[in-house]
Amino acid sequence: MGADDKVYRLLNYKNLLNRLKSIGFVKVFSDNLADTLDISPSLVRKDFREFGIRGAQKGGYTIETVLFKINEVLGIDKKHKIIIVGAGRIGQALMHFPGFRKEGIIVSAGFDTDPEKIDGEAVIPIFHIKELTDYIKTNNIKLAILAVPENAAMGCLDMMEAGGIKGILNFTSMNLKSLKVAINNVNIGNEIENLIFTITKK
Amino acid sequence: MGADDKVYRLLNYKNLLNRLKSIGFVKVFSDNLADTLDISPSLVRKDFREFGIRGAQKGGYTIETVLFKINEVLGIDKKHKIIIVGAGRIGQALMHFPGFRKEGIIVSAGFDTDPEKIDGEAVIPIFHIKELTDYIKTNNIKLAILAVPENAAMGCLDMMEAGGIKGILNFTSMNLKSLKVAINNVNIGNEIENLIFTITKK
DNA sequence: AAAAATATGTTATTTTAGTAACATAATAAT
DNA sequence: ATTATTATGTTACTAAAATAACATATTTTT
Repeated sequence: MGADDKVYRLLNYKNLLNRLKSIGFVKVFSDNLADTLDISPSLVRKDFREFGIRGAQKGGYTIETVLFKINEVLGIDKKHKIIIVGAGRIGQALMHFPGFRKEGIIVSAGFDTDPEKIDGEAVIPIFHIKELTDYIKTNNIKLAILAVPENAAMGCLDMMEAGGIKGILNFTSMNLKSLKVAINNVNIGNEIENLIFTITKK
Repeated sequence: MGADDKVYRLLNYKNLLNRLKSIGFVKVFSDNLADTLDISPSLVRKDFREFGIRGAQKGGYTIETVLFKINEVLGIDKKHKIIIVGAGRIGQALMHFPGFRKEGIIVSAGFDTDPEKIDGEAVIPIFHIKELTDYIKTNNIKLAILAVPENAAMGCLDMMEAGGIKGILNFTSMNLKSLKVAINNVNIGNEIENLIFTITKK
């Protein structure tokens, strides 16, 4: 979790600054961000310096400037297409996830094996999984969310790799690894168990 | 993420060992676990020692013993009730999350403001949010999943605190903090953006 | 205009997490 | 039986991440 941690921290800055901006703030101090995010002010300043964000010796940082720079660093200023593999409950919920639109993320299609769910004419079309590899190739898809049953996870990974996908957000409880594809695992069961540990042991 | 990291690592051991067990493995070496989880063998041994798990000088570790100990440490050997606040797409998906049953996690109720969704007679009953605080108190609920729209998150947190909840898994994009309650944030938008960063910059 | 105050930019220090190394004990081979 | 092998248990080391400290620049106050 080394370099990744810094990215998550940048995203935290971004979310917080957007919130501050929306309530009328224009400038912000490293202390403000540090308090809210439970880190030290020097870490905030260090992060900002690393990404070329400069403030005024007394007046703090201009929110607009920081946001612009963070978006530049993160590369979130453009649109990104994503597909969702598995149109079960979680897959379908993610198809309509409200957070995606504001981030410029467009769900371009879903995939499933169940004939009942397949509908190529829907607003977000759902195709059969056997078309997965081809779809990725012809539409030049880089990102996927994987939300299939655990035992189907590896097979889907193979198909996606064959199509040349670049990143997968894996909601399966199967801890996937790949040399070709960047995979982020979101293990809901683990999150709950971690929470149980926290409330019982600490 | 200090002490938490170790817990996640324990959960990884657990998941992997369960998988190995299911295919007939009886013993395992620190090297096996290390390779699969991308850590060093000495870290595996260090973790195990810390939790009082001992192996045989040559024969490695007995999977059954390790699993027993890990479950003991994590406290996952008993049943845990959980409520789900917000019966939108994500909330409803999580109500039927297949991973919960095998972990001994029981979804005891859902909560929403939409009268259409309220149904106290369903297998997993859904009540109005105004009953949230009382329900937590009378049923002695310790855990909740929060899956409401962003602007409702803080209000729900207040109600849950008032009821005396101990841990919240927060699927809202609102980064919540509390002195009374342990909160784990699962920010799907951040996970996607992290992935975009990874595939574009690295 | 000078002094005081304050928040940044940067360096030094501390802390923590993970790896490497090795001695020990148990097993297997000769 | 004796030697070689091998994987653990533990200590020493390394790397890196976060904090603390401080000098500098800017602003505000008197």
